[in-house]
Amino acid sequence: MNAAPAPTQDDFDLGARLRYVRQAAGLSQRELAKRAGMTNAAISVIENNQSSPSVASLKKVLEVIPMSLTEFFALETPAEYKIFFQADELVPITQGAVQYWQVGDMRHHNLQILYERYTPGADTGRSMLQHDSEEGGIVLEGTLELTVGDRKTILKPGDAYLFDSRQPHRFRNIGKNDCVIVSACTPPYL
Amino acid sequence: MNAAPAPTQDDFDLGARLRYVRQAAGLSQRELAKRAGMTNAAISVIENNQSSPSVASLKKVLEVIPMSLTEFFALETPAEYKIFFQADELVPITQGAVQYWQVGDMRHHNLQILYERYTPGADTGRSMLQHDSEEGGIVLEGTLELTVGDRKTILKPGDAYLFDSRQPHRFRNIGKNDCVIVSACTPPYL
DNA sequence: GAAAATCGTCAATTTTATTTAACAAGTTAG
DNA sequence: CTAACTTGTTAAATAAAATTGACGATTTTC
Repeated sequence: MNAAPAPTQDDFDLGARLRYVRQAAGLSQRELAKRAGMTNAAISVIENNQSSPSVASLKKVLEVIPMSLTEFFALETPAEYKIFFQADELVPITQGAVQYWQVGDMRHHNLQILYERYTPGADTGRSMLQHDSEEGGIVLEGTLELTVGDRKTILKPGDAYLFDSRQPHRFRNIGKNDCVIVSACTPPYL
Repeated sequence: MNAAPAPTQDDFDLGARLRYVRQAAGLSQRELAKRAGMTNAAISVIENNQSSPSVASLKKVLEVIPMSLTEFFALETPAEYKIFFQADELVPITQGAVQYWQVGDMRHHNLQILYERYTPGADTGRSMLQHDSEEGGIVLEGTLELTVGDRKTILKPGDAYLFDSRQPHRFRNIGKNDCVIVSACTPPYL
């Protein structure tokens, strides 16, 4: 759960990705090549990562799909979606005195799972949070003061919460030790 | 103002874009090449579009910046922002019986300028529009019935409107000819 | 100011991507 | 079941990208 390397996110498999979009378009290597003004062999070796296409070639190919380079590189094929995450793969999000680690990235999910660590005194702030979501969580360690709307309570390990995030809310660690929470939010916030 | 080609948006100048990110990183062609394990000459010809780098090469280069392929292709350099638009460069947006043409793309602007054409009877619909914007416009041709909240009026060429889009609203061409409007909206809607 | 760097570009060579052409495996037609 | 067609892959030939090494122009250093 340490500083994860900035998710470079570009360790993708270009060949697999091209094969994916080609098949999604319902084209054979030959058909795609023909329409792109190339040859099937080129498509084959590219898809098997036996050669790296020039951007110009890739562009020609994608114009047939059709898909822009921008889309292509922004794409994630289903096979590339991560399902399992090691502790050091959680994405750290620092916000004031509170440290969050997010499971996965929110571009493809509507459910945000966070591991949250509040140092003693850490506070989401006097100006209460408010966003268009629904959120809940369970306290694992420490003592949390949670304010939602005009209600306030103290939560200890094992305690939990669930509320409509449109209500103004505030999290505060009032204990002497770190406070740890696992929470969920949909749609994602932050 | 006819069917503009689907904004492929990938007619960018790869060379210029690379030069831009390189200079933004404060690197010379040689320095960049050295760190990327390539040669300055390659960088030079790429930046001048005298060759199209393989994706593998481009990736090596971008890793030095550092920038992901995804970011690179999603990027728009300041020099690429369009300021002037010819009629056929407006982006057509068809929505029901109403045809809109948008000036520029909204990814980099908070102001949306639309040329709107309502065929006789065209109507944004009984279920009123509502969004978090502020909008206004001027009628150029035809007869427009505009409903905003509980107020309704008829606008003729030269007439105009301006209101908070959070109020439910509805546009309707009640004339015998096309109704043409130029409007603005911020932040963008559609 | 001149010497020494550093800059970006270009021509010739090497390396790599792409084409051409052939192959084996799998499908469809008859 | 064969014949005619796909499919994707591979080896050799060709086209293009990347390296090497050199050039003139600009900036830095003294």
